[in-house]
Amino acid sequence: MVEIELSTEEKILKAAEEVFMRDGYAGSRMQDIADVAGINKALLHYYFRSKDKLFEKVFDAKIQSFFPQMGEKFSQDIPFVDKIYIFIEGYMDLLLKNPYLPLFVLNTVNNKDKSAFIKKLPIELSRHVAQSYYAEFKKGKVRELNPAQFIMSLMGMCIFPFLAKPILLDMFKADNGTFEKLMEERIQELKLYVKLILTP
Amino acid sequence: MVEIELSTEEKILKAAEEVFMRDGYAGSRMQDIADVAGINKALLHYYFRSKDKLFEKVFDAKIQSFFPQMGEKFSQDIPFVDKIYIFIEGYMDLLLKNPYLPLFVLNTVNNKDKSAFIKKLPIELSRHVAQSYYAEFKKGKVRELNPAQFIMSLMGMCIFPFLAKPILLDMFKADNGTFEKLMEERIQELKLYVKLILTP
DNA sequence: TATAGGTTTAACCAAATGGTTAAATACGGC
DNA sequence: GCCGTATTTAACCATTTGGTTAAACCTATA
Repeated sequence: MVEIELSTEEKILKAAEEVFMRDGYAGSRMQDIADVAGINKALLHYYFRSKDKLFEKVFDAKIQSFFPQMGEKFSQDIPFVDKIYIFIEGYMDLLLKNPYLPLFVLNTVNNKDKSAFIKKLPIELSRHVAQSYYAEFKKGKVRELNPAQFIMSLMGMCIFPFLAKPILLDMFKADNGTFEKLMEERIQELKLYVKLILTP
Repeated sequence: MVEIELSTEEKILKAAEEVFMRDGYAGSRMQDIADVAGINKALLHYYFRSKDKLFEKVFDAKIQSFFPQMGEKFSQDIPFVDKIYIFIEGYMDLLLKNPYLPLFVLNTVNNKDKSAFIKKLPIELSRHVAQSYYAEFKKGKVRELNPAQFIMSLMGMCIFPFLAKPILLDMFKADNGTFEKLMEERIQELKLYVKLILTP
């Protein structure tokens, strides 16, 4: 493992991500971020002007690193069920690498001062899914259902365990390793559920 | 509509609930709560000593008003699928009356200073579900699956739209009324999914 | 090596925030 | 009506917090 010295700007973004994810916007302190980054607090303002601006940069970076990877997978010409399988696998893998992202995004979107951030989310993804569904439904390959409801269910099933992680760790007296194993198993279980729901 | 004058203590709890739910613990201000309650800020400390104590009282009250209603329904002697139907109906109805509760609870449980609050949650409910499932599985009445995974899925499907409500309102250009109708429809859709998943 | 420009720091500041206090007010029992 | 107790208030306090500033410190380059 080679230690590469990050630039000050990168150190700040990395630290800010860690602190904002853990403590939320209101709960985060600029001094905390500076401490985690190992730099002087004034540098935060030198590079990013304000807490708000820094938060937005962190949010944008996280969104960019997360969602684009999902979109492209959906344009392939394969059966709808297989697209959903690929979605589940890809999404769960991304979540395993970013377990705190769901709460972070949902909090931002529910924050009265940050509702404009909703526009940064890739809502067109769900339209792709719906289109994809109808094309296949016309051919009688999938059961009749409301695709909007289906997408909500799919996302809820994927995301929920990550939101409730502290509860689950307590319930199962589990550690991070056990949790990850549970999520790996979950991929197969969700694929089964989806098959049962979609098969006409 | 008769206007009943609440006691100061009740006014505080009502206001605190509103503000904590909307702004989260760290984002809430004691002065805000006092303003919403229409009283002097010192009264918050007179009745509840500190922000932490007030928050805990609000949390306890919310939990008490929410979960006990779910538990009792599960002890009846009816088929497992029907128990789940009742759960979905009851849970979704409660969520419609408390749309911000899920984010509130999940944030509390993920808050580094409030992890002890996990113990206040009724984790035994999920054990009831699991027991109930196995009793029925032995009789060959339900498909083989992991009940823990199933419960996570069920809760995720119910809760997710409420967490993502601002996103959905934006996506569908909808208002609160439309959202409620969508959730009423959702009850039927989820019952269908559950039937498809559980039927052997 | 002098110097100009970007970078880093300690010290500082004003506003906000949770919490306290002492005085004022309301109120029930005599 | 008087008095003791509980309630309410305005003013206050110490600390925390986001943000600023002026000086120190590189570092490249002419």
